[in-house]
Amino acid sequence: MIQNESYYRRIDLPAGDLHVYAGDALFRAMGAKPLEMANNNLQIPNIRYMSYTPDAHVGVGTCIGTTAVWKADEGFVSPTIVGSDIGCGMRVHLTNLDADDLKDVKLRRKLVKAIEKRIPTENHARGHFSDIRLEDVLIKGLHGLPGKYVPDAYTPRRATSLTHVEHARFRYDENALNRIPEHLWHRAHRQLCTLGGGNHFVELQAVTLDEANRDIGERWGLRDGQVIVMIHSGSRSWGGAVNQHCGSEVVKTMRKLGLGTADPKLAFAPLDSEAGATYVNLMYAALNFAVANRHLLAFAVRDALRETLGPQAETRTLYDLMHNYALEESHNDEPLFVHRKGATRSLPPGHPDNPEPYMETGHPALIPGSMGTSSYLMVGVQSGARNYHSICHGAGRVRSRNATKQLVTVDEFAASLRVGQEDEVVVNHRALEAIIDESPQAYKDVDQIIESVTGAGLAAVVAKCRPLATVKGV
DNA sequence: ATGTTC
Repeated sequence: MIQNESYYRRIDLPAGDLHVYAGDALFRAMGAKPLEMANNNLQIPNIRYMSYTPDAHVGVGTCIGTTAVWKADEGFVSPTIVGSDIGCGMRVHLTNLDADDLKDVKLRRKLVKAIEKRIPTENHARGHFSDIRLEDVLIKGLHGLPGKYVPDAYTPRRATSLTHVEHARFRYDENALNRIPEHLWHRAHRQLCTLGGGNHFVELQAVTLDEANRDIGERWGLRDGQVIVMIHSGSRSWGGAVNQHCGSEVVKTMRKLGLGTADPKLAFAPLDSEAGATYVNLMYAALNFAVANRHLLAFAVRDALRETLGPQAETRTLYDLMHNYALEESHNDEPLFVHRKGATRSLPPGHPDNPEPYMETGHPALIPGSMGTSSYLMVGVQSGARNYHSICHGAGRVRSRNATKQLVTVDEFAASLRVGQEDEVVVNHRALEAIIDESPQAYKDVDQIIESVTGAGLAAVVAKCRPLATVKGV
């Protein structure tokens, strides 16, 4: 792995240093606003490190693509940095199918219909799981689901279900759950196994292994032409409820301690304050919700695959990895409190925070592309330590939803999905117009983003995954 | 991203 400094720059801002991992073109495209926002974030006390990934772009209070690090024993937590889609992230399952099995466009359409039958995608969608207790899910994550949703073949080695949350170092205090009013509990329960809108998706993809890391890919159970299921979703309305009901306490604590930055929207509190600790606990419940939700979505996809392609279809878990959260991690044996907002953890071989099955290879880092473009499975490398093992979380938006609707025509969107051709990426939407703000023209080129990540020596590509069929919400 | 709307 060659570290090329043309993919990295240190920006000396008045409030402190910002580290940016991006090639020249991507850095220039970011503009001035992200630097101004970084300068506000760097005014939070005791911050030790802040960086942007190459897909960084403006968000509320803090850019999407931010990694922000404190020492654990003098740490601050910021609900604004984490953002409201707490626990948003990716899940990948490996099937025993080949892309050839899905060569027929009609079959891909049938499969998309079968998925939609099980995963509500409309606005205000409702799931229906009277056999699941929300409290169990919030407290125990996947282990709070009834056994029938967690079959053995689905969770290899039984010892682990392979999620990032389970391997976090955090002792969870469930008392904080009482802060969330009852009607929001009901809403969250109804939303189990729903997809949500925006950039969320369920996608079937075909694997191409990268020659340089073929051995790692094969150890993970990947092979060329294999069909995988990639899922992008979050904690639905629960994450927003957590921010809403912790926000005022956090702001009160800031006033009491005389804390603030140039941006009044930027909320933060010491980890050892009551408001800070309550937020961290409720955030953790949201992470549990998000991972259980993605798990249920994957379970529904397995069912749809079996209905469409036969009962022999299998979908074993590769990994579940979120990109909006803050948790304690160890780096060089030092306990740190790391925020990632639209940034993906990518640990190298041997890092102690890897789950046991991935200790020798590093865990898979799951990176979605935009619609119609490829996604990536990456792995961390030792030199990624310079950025606390954070990499990009996707292509990164390049224009707003409204600007995209004005600029892109339905025909252009359809052309980018190769509609009408044999290799059409089948999408559940009859009217592409409803999701035109998700067209690839709204995003940066994910291949360029990945080039910056590998060029800067942060991670390596294990597989490139080409989309076959996509299910989107509204 | 989400839910809400005098």
